[in-house]
Amino acid sequence: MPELPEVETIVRDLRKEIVGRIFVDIWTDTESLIKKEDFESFKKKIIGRKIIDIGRRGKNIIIDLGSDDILLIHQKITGHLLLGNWELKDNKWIAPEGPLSTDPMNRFLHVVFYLDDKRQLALSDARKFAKIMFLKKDELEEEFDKLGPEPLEDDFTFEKFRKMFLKKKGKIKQVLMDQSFIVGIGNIYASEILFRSKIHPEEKIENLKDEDFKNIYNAIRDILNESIKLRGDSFSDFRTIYGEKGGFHKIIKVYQRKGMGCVNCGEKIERINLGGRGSFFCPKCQKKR
DNA sequence: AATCGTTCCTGATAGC
DNA sequence: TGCTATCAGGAACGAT
Repeated sequence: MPELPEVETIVRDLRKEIVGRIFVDIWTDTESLIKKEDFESFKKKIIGRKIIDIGRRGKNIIIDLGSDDILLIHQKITGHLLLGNWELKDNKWIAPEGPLSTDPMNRFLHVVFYLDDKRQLALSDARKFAKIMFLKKDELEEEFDKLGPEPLEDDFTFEKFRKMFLKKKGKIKQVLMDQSFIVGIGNIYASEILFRSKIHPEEKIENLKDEDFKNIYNAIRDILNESIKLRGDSFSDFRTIYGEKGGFHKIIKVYQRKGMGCVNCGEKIERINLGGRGSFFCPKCQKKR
């Protein structure tokens, strides 16, 4: 489940590894992962193009091909972008060396970009929810107009954040995960942010005070930054482009800890379903108002 | 207009 | 043992 810290980790690694490389071929067994146009047309637009830069907006990965052309990738839930050196044998992708050689994700490679240095950039995606598309820069900007601010940017100040809440209703966890409100926070970090802020995930925005907004604001920035330092999550099946796990599990407090003791008070962590999402919290530390 | 519910998809897991 | 049913989950889209 790549969220902001995971996508940021992937983008930083990719930028280091593949800027300047040229796409020489593309393989797929699932053409539906390519959006907006058919695979053949997409392939023609990508092959021969050089990677000029790689960036991120929310959980979207932006591969800049120059001349206002963009390759956009969103990994959604089970998508993984992996960099390796596979061989296709009997319809199976085999990674000969490194952490990827034993990775079960090799079974789910559905789109493989061949680079001009003999390596491949692959999308593994068990549930096939990911999306890949070719866009012109103005189309990209149109897509991104719908998105909320980047929580780690310098211009994302507390005052701005507080004002955003004043015109918002609903349950806090769902608001935090709403990408048009703020980008980058998904199911894992929403639970962790609310635990640190000592706020129940079902708390209504209307019941929150400035002090709560401040706690949430600090928790968002601190937790996302801490996770980037640890190279992302490890509790879900996330891995870096090298097939390694991140280290966020070292500081995780509530996510997937149902029935276990709260690290603050020992109370059993509970799990509730909120808008179809599993939400974890401590009933004692995060009391409803 | 904003919020809520449904849908996409398939591997993992539980239950018989 | 092996089958079937259930669940997870980001975000686009339709419904209210």
